Amino acid sequence: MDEVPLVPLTLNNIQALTCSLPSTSLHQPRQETIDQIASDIDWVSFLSASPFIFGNQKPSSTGQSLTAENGRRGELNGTKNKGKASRTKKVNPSRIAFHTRSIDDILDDGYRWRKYGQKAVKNSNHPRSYYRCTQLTCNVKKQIQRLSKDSSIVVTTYEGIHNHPSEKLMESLSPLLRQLQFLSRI
DNA sequence: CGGTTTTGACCCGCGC
DNA sequence: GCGCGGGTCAAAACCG
Repeated sequence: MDEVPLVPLTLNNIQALTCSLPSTSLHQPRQETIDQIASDIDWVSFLSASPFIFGNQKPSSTGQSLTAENGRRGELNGTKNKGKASRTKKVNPSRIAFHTRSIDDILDDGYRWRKYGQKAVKNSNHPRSYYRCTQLTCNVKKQIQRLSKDSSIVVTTYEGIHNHPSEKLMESLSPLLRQLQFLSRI
């Protein structure tokens, strides 16, 4: 995690961030999620401009250094193909990182994540964890790492945009939906 | 028993 | 070409 521009957090930022971050513009996050994130976040840093339009973002350099898997000439010849298997194409992911002051490494953003790796990072006592959204069709990833200087701060980096609503959102909405369906029948 | 985490191996890009 | 650092895979372990 190198130097990224930091944006002081304001109410406007929080609103825009939480609306665009875990959910797409179609799916508003739960209010309590917004509140929780808003109370936790200290700083927001933008590694890539789109689709998050705030001032102060870096001109395209930092964001696209992360093109992990392009340029693989496929051919799984034979057997062993570990570490870099057949994950198809990559579409210039948007990345967003923010700092939260929290005891928990993972903040509840309403989505379900599966951890797929952990690495020790150089010049840091704390490992970096790699998570992927459990939804099969959705290849959003996030990285979580504590700051080496201040281990009370967690840096969360999202990459990509969810193409589905959060399960928790749907959970919390489903009683309401059922009620609506019931009422509409009357 | 199915889903998740752990963890060592592997792959790849980059700098020297 | 080589070594290093970072990202990912996948088998095994773990857990509810």
